[in-house]
Order: sequence, then structure tokens, then C-alpha cells
Amino acid sequence: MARVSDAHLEARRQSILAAATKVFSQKGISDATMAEIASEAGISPGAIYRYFENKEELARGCMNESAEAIKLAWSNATALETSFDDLAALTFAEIAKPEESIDTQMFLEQMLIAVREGDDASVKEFSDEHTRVRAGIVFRMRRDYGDRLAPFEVDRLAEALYSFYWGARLMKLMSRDADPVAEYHEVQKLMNRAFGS
Amino acid sequence: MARVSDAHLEARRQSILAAATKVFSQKGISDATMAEIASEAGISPGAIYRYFENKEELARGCMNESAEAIKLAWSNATALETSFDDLAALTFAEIAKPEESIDTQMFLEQMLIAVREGDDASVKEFSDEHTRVRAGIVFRMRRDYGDRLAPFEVDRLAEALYSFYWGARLMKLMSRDADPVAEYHEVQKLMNRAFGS
Amino acid sequence: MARVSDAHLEARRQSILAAATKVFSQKGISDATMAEIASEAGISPGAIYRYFENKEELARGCMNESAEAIKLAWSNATALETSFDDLAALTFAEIAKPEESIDTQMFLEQMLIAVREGDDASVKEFSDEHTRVRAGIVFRMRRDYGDRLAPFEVDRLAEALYSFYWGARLMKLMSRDADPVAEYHEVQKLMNRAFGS
Amino acid sequence: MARVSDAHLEARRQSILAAATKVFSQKGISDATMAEIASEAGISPGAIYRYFENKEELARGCMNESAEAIKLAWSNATALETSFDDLAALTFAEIAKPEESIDTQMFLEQMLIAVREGDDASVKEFSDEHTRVRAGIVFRMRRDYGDRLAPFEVDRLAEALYSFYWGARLMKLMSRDADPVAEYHEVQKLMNRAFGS
DNA sequence: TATGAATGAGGTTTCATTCAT
DNA sequence: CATGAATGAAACCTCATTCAT
Repeated sequence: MARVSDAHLEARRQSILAAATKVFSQKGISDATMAEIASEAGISPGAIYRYFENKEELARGCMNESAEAIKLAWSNATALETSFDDLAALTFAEIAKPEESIDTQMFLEQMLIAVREGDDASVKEFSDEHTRVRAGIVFRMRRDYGDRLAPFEVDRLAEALYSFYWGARLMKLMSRDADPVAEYHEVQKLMNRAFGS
Repeated sequence: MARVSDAHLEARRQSILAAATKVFSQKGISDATMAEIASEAGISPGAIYRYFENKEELARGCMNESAEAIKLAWSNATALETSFDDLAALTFAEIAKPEESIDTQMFLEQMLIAVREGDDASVKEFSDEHTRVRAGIVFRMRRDYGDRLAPFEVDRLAEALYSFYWGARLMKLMSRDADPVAEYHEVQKLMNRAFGS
Repeated sequence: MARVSDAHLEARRQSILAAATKVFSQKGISDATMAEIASEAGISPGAIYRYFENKEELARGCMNESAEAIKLAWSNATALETSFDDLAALTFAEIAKPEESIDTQMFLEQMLIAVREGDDASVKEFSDEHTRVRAGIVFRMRRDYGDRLAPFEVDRLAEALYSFYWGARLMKLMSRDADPVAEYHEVQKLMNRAFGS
Repeated sequence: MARVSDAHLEARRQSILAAATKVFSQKGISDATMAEIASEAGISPGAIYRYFENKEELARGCMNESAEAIKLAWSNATALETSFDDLAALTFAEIAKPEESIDTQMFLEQMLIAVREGDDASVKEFSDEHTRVRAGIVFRMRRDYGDRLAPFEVDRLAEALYSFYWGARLMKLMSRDADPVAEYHEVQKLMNRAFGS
């Protein structure tokens, strides 16, 4: 079965990742078994090890690539023309999607592991990403609201908004009734009135 | 000998819970071992089973009892005289304390487990508690801000504030630089301006 | 089954070592399985790990303690009054015993492993022991043969005799017909004539 | 295409054997992997199976072919004109070469396996070879020393010398400081004096 | 009632071997 | 003929739980 195309290999890698993500989010990383992931992926346990060094690396590979677009947009990299408000609305709309739950779970679990183990490198990775996103928030707020932000410490306000974002993800994970879009709508009103509009 | 025994038993139960909470939050529930918890509690592994049916029940027993005071205060049960703003300030000050991290971790892990396992009973427990706290927020906001809340859907606003609270806990867990008190201060300004004050 | 006497524990440790030695010498260290050793010792696989960190340490624990007496005797430590010739005769008589085979096998295997892995610490341990024994040979030869050794480099002669000793063990391992005692008898004659008697 | 193919095949077979010998002596037969041997040989794991039935046969194929010349010389087959002393000196000089270590290791490991497994056929093969070499020693000693050997049981003396030879190989394996040539030099003096000369 | 030695199922990982390409 | 991806049977080791003391 040698000399399989690179595309085939990549496809298999992805199918393992998909299977792993599914099983990890159902059982948790520790309690998920490689055998179950293999079975879910339709291969043998040993085969996984041609694609991933070990369980830990497989788990790392499952890390949230999905919300990549949103993260990129905020990180100043793209979507510079989009208004703060539009991008925020889009972001909270994204959370509301049910498929986001798995990513939220994976993120939380990986984050908990990193925090527990004092894995500073991983924690810093999370942290840096947050910093970039918050910088994007600050940039857009200043651009869109200008002097009206004068009474605020914009950095901390951005931090609060980012906290709100993650909290909303968390609440959505726990409760189907949570409505991130509606929540943001109220915060939006709050800001509009506070900034004078 | 009954009552003395009972006191003893309860004390030991608590010491096991304390040890378990410490170890669980360091290693995660799955990776923590009963032997390590026993050693931390200064007893033998076998003894734990006199107090808890098994590891799972022990983990359940570790559920965050600590922020009980704050939760009670919001749940309308007490502190009725305290203003929304004061109670909120107090609440965010509480998060900032380093010892809160362990509770945050325990909560997140237990919540993740409940979500994964589709353990609706546990999820509902979390949910109900959130509902009570949100009701407390709504009650205090209405009382303190009255008509000025007219443009808002207060329930959703309370939901947003509660999301913000949890998000702030999450951020604090990941980063020592996170400053929940400062974050809330900005949100406070936001509300003051939005509600006219 | 707690609070077992230290004697009981030590007895179990010894029975594990005996079982391991048997299985290791039958299958080789790599191919022996912990399950088989456990079964041979009449316990469960897990129990072994209360007595030995892992398979490697167990193998180390099996190292030849049996010929200890002979080694000590040569190492100048004791038996100072015994003549070179008597001690040598005793030593080769020891090799001839069938139970020595297992020790020879264990020694060779452990030595091969150490050499392969470049485990200098272990190799040095073997080496140091050899050095001590050779020093004992030299000491006794000088004492017993005095000036008659003048034409010889006694250190190298001792080295040769020690090589001969190990070679005789090796031959005995491979062939039941090998007769270390008879071999030594010829060497003895060689020495007697060479040293003038 | 037959003959060209055959040459090719034989060349590849030899390169696999060389690779296997190297890896086996580094890791031990059990711990060496077919993948590593293949990689060392510059081919794919699957290809090995065209040349060798399985790992065991490959290991058997690695058996010491190197010291063949020396073994042949002693086995009376050739070098009949060489004196005992010259051939012995040559033999011990050979051991001193560093590349001999690998053969010594391979021999010991294979021998250990044969002994363990009660593989009488293999053990007999070793044994027969030893018998042939010892016969060569006896032949040459009688020829060169004649009546002066009268006081000795020449067969056992030859056995002792052969043991010494293997012991010297063993010592050289363990210690760079071992000096088989110097060892033999002392034994030579021993014999010269013992045999009168 | 507490102890801690023992159990044994089960998890991760390795690797000889096969076989589709 | 060669390749190397895949298999799947074990192996080592862990640890929740039990129970004799």
C-alpha cells in the first residue's frame, strides 16, 4: 500500500483529527482511548502513530482551527475595513452555532491542562493570541469611536469585552437557552449610549 | 460514642475533600490518583472509601462550595440592602484573589464532564444556579436603575453581565495580568453613562 | 492485607527475584514478560511494581549475588590466609556446579546490555570488580611465589588468569563436557613448572 | 537476466546482513527493529523479507563469518606450516582489534539464545567448532613441543587455552584497557618455561 | 475503623509482518 | 521487485478498588 499520494495521507490525517476531536470532546482527553479514536476513524490503533507522535500531540492537533477566520479578522491582519460593531456582531453570531461547542470544549480542556501543568509555553500561546485579539479590538474602537472613548481606559475595556466573549461561549456551552447574539445586542446598546453615538 | 464519632467522621470527610480538591485541580480529575489524594489527606487509600463511594463521587463532592457567600448574596437570599454596584464590585474583587483559581478550575472541569456525558441533571444544576444569580442581577438592577433600564431587555443584559463575570474568571485563570476589578470598572462606567446616572 | 511483616515483604521480594532470574535466563531479559514472571512468582503482574520500579530494575536486581563469597575472598577482603592455589582450585570447582550457569547467563546478558548501551556506569561497575579480583590474584601470587615471578609481568599474568576464569565459565555454559576443574589442573601444572615449584 | 540478477541479489543480501549485524550488536537482537535495519541498509522494511524469512533467520544469518580465517587456520585445514606459537600470537592480535567487538557481541548473544532455548542443534554447532579448533591446538602443540608435553593432559590443556582465548575476548569487550596480546605474552612465557624449551 | 498489599482490567505504545500499489 | 502504510497482537505499566489483618 506504499507510495500513497500526499493528498491521501493528508486526508487520513484529517480524518484522524476529526475522529479524535469527536471522541475527545465526548469523553475528555484523558478518558478517550486511542482504540476508540482509531475505531471512529476506521483504522487500526497502530496507524495513528504514523501521523501523530502520541496521544498528547494528537490532542494538540485537535486545537481549534475553526474559528481561525474570526481570530484573524480581529488580529488586525485582515478585515480592516469592517467596523468594530459589524465584526463583533459577526463574532457573536459565530458562537451561537452549535458546532462551535466542540471547539469551546477542546479549548477549555487544553487550557485547563496547560494551566494545571504549569505549561507556560502553551499558556503563553493562548495569552499571546488573546493579546492580539484585544489589540484588534482597541484598534477598531479607537478608529470607530475616537474621542468618545476619552473617559475610558480602552485597553481594559477591550479586556472586559474579550472576557465577555469567552463567558458567552462558556454559557452557550452549558445552556442551549443562552443567546450570545442577544447578549451582545444589549452590550451594543450599552456602548452606543455610553459613547454618545 | 455516636456524636464524637460523627464529628470526627465529618472532619475527616472535609479533610479528604480539601485534599481531593487540591489534587484534582493540579492534575485534573482523571489523572489524579486516589493514592495521591490519600497521601495529601494523610490517610490510607482504603480509608477514602469509607467516606466516598468511589472517585466519581469524591469529585462531585469537591464541587465549589467556596464562593457560596457571593452566590447566596446574588440569589436574592441575603444582602438585599446592598446596591447592585457594590455587590458587583465585591464580586469582581473576589475573582481577583488567587485562591479563586482552584475553584474556577474545578468548576470548569466538572462542567466539561457534565456537558460531555450529557449529564443533564448536573448541567441543570449549574444552569439553575446561574438562573438564580441572574434573577438577582435583574432584581437589583431594576431596583437601583428603574426606568432608566427601559431601552434594555434586562434579562438579556443580566445574562451578558453574567457571561462577562465567567469570562473574567476564565481570563484570570489563564493570565496573571488579567485584572477583573479594572475590567469591571470600565463596564461600570459604561453602565453609568448608558443609564444616564 | 496491610501491615504485613517486613520479613514477609522481604520474602516476597526474594520470590520475585527468584522467579525473574528463572524466566530471564530462560527467555532473555527482553523476551521475558512481566506477566510470566508474575505467574512464576504466583502473584499478579501489578504486584511486582510494588517491589521493583520497572523491568530494568528487576533485571538489575537479579544480578549475581551468588558467587559473592568467591568474589569477596579474592578481593583481599577475607580469606587472606588461603593460598593462591587453594583459592583458585575452589573457584574453578565453583564454576563446575550446574547452578552457576544461570548466573553466568545473567551476567553475560547484563554485560552485553551495558556494553551495547554505552552504559559506562554499569560497565565501570563490572570493570571495578574485575580490577579488585585481579588485585587479589596479584597479591596472593606475589605472597606465595615471591621472586619466582620475577620474569613475569604479574599484572598481565593475573589478567590472563582472570580471562581464563571467565572463558572457562563461558565454555561450561555451552557444553556439559567442559571441565573447568580439569582445565585449571593443567594450568596449575603449567604454573608450578614455570615458577620452578 | 538470471545471472546479473543473482549477483544483485547476493550483494543486497550481504548489505542487509551488514546492516543487521551493526544494528543487532548495538541494540541486541530483541530490541533491534526491522525498520532500523532496513534504514541502515538503505532499503524498505518490506524488502528484507525477500531475502530473509523473518527476523530470526536474519539474526542467524549474521553469525560471525569474520574470524573465519583464524578459525580455518586452527581447524587443521590450512596453515599447517605455521607454528603453534606464531598462530596463537596472530590469534590474540586479532582479538585486540576493535572491530572484533561486534563479532564477540553477536557470538555471545546468539550463544545465549541457543543455550536459553535449549536449541541443541545450534549449541552443537558452536560445540563442534570449538572441538575442531581444540583439535588444531592439540595437533600443533604435539608437533611443536613433542615429549615435553608428557606431564600434561594435552586435550585439557588445549581446552584451557581455548577458554583463555574466549575469556580474553570477553574482557576486551568490557574494557578498553584489556590487552589480549600482553596476556598471551605472559601465557607464552608460562608455557616456554613449563615445557622446558 | 484504618491500613496498605494485592488484584487485574485496561490504557498507551511498539513493531514484525503483510500486501496493495 | 520494491515500497511503506497498515495491521493487530502483545508488552509494559497504572491505578481504582478490595479485603485480610
